[in-house]
Amino acid sequence: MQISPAMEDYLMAIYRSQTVAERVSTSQIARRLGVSAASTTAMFKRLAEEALVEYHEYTGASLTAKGEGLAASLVRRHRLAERFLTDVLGIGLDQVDPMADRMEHALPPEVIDRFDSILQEPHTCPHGQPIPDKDGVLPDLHYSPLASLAAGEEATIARLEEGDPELLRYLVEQGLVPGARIRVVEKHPVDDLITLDLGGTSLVVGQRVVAALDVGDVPAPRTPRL
Amino acid sequence: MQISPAMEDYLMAIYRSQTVAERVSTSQIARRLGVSAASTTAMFKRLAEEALVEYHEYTGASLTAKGEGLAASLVRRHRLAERFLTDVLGIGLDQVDPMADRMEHALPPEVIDRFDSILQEPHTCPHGQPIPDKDGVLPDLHYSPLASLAAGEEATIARLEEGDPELLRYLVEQGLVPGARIRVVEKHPVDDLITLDLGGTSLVVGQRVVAALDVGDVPAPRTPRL
DNA sequence: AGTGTATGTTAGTCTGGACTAAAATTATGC
DNA sequence: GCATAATTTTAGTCCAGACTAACATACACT
Ligand SMILES: [Mn+2]
Ligand SMILES: [Mn+2]
Ligand SMILES: [Mn+2]
Ligand SMILES: [Mn+2]
Repeated sequence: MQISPAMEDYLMAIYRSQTVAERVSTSQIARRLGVSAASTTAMFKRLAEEALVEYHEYTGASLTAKGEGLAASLVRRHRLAERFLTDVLGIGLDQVDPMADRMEHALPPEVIDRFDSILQEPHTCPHGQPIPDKDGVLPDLHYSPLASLAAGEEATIARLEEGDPELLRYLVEQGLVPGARIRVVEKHPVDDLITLDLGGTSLVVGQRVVAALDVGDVPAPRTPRL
Repeated sequence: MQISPAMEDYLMAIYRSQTVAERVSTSQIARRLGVSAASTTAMFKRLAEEALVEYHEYTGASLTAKGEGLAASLVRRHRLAERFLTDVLGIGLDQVDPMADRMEHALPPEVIDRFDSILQEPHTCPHGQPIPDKDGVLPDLHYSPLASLAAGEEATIARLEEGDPELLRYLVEQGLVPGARIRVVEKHPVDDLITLDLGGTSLVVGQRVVAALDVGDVPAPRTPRL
């Protein structure tokens, strides 16, 4: 059988929810895709039929080698598309995810390859998520949560959560994007607030924002090569 | 209701088959899309439901103003995508049509606008077909059939038929692409063969190829602006 | 260990978009 | 002008992918 766009979305969702070989539940995927649990059960069966996942009733599904390879290539497509949208077309970080979500199903391999080379084989999407290589191998990025920094420490924002559009818009607005240099001015004992210095301006952020950010070494931005 | 990819394909097919306000038949569209006549009848009804076409049983359908506007914007998407694939990504003329056929349904307006400006508002797709502007207005190109040239005349290839992949591959292979300069060396009285001179090399082409080519003033190629 | 709750599955339904075969209509040729 | 051919529509099916409501299972707490 052919892999449909819907199947692709489920595979990617499983891939992204699955921490090393763990089984993934119906409701997790249903939540992530905004779909009913019943629909997810049905899709788990179809995917199992195609030997893309191993599915056990009531206990969840996990990707087979075949499924994982495919999922990695899909995630690669998605993240390279995002990079292309930001770096070549200049579209905002807060807009590219839903766009890539549709485009990922329609971009032929040749186009993905060209994106990769034009962008000079990037290792992360614009949100800082790793891009699997052609063999599905993820680069290992050594990021740590913003919360782990002590007062006075300086760091570079490396990754941000991309689930919540409103949060994402806020982060972009404030300049809290990968590559931004920050310093922890003060960690408030109450409410887990943190005062940051961001290129001279000071900014107080709360738990929700703190949890959304990772810091670490971010690869130097490369200008697209055409 | 929402416009689905399938509806988009039908609208574009009608747009492209429809010569000024003519009604278009079920079988024409079915043939063009590789679909059964029955499916086309069903889709004509759905499109009529949405006021995108005016449909009269047994006599065919024609686009309404609404449908025509939408179709023009879809054709615009398709052709700009093709231009992008060839001019920016360097993909062959003989490969881009089926790629654009899938991508056209997934490219958001922002991306199309960026393509348009990067490509410097091109007036034709790489095959020489006109690109409607944002208001759906087609540029008027003054092309004529290759067959209309007399022996000795020189011209520039401006448009080629894109229906048949094999033919297209052959044309590209021979260098018979928009922009190519040709001279009619001889028109053979038998079998409608034509001997062409193409940058020094001579080439005999038959009726099928001749019919596939138009000549005329082709806009100077623009290098993508980034 | 038993029981209530959360989670997962089944059953039944819907919609879009395709198909084939049969029926209806229009076009063509004599 | 009428019989036959070609085209179009209808009727009946199928499949993917979604949904809700009802039922089944697993887990967590006493
Ligand atoms: Mn998607
Ligand atoms: Mn991303
Ligand atoms: Mn298409
Ligand atoms: Mn074209």
